[in-house]
Amino acid sequence: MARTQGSHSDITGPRIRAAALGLFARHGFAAVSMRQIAGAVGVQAGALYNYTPDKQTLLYELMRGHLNDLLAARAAEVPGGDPMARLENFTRFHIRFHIARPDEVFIAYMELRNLEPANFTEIERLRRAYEDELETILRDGVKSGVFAVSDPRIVTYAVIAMLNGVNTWYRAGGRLSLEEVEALYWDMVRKSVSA
Amino acid sequence: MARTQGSHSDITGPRIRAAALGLFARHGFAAVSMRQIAGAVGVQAGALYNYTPDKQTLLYELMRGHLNDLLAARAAEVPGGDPMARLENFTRFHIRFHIARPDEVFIAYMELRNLEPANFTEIERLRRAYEDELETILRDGVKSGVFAVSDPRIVTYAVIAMLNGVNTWYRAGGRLSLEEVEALYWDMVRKSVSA
DNA sequence: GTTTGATTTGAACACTTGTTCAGTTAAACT
DNA sequence: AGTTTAACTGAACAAGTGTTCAAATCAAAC
Repeated sequence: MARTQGSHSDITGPRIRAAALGLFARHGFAAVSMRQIAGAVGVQAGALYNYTPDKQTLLYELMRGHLNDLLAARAAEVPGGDPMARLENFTRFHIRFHIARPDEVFIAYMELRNLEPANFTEIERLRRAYEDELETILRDGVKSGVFAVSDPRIVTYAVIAMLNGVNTWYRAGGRLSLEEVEALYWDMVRKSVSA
Repeated sequence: MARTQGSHSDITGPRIRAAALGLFARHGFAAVSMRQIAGAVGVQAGALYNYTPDKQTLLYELMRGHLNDLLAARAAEVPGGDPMARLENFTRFHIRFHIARPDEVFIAYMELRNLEPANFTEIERLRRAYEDELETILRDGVKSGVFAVSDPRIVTYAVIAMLNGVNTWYRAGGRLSLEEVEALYWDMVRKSVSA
């Protein structure tokens, strides 16, 4: 067995994923060719197939990786306290996490239609698991009377849609700091669900 | 001059736009070929070029048409009254208009990156004009003290993102009626910007 | 210094892409 | 009936598509 340490594959693999991520986010999955990805890495198109069975799987793995990162990071937060504190924690976590990964977030929402059915189902399952965290917080808050939310599922969609919107305008080094953005959105979220 | 009345072009033109709209929304601009569009209409690919100079313009005209419809429909509302009434009018109008045109809305947001720079600029100009209507309402409400909004521009983005989210889950004939959806979102919007 | 096998090349495969255009068709006019 | 011309066909074009694979390359292990 040769070439197990310092092998190029340790470097080429991540570089391929990084190049694919950037290109998919900028031009869209269908508009990017395997040769473009290879060109960005500095390799011939054929070499990509040492790292992915096909183009579709390359996309799927990027999306799955992102959602697994999201769920893992969320699980590491273990927020306790009353529903209001948990909602604030969720809101700030969501903004912080998503602002730091604009390309991944963009792809995970825009390229769903390019997944084959089996892959689509799995990605939706992961996203649903994340949404359920927020829905649970809202339901707990309704139970304890601190939230006035007529339809927790729909409000979950509405809150997440609002928070995701931050990625359409936020640019690092812009007018607002991350803390100001968090505070601004938390103010809106808090008021919109409060009794 | 022959064939001016009952000409096929009166029928084929709209059918091409309708087919392209549906296919672009379902599979994405880059993933749809001119031959697929032609097949859906029942003509050969060459015939499409009697109605559009190229594929890019076909997309651009769909987006421009949608945003012009949006601005025209909005202008026809002429809402008077205090900022709170105008905000409710805007919210309900936005939901009603967007729920009725899921394909157009989807394309107008998802396919921006497939526009060449000149076309992109024009589409952004139209969208900006629409967003400005909401921003003006918010600023007026802040002035009169009925709204507590620290950053009207960002809150405009947040509200529109939340409202657009309705298209990701709403299906005609579903659990909630249009009136219930309008009421639910209006409740959230009102609370989120209120003083 | 040689062997070994992971890694990459480069050409090839069959097929699809957007677009053009000479030629055909048929409806509307005189 | 004959003419005009908008509308469409069908083939062609050059370029690009995802994917495969024998052959070449090259760094680590011996």
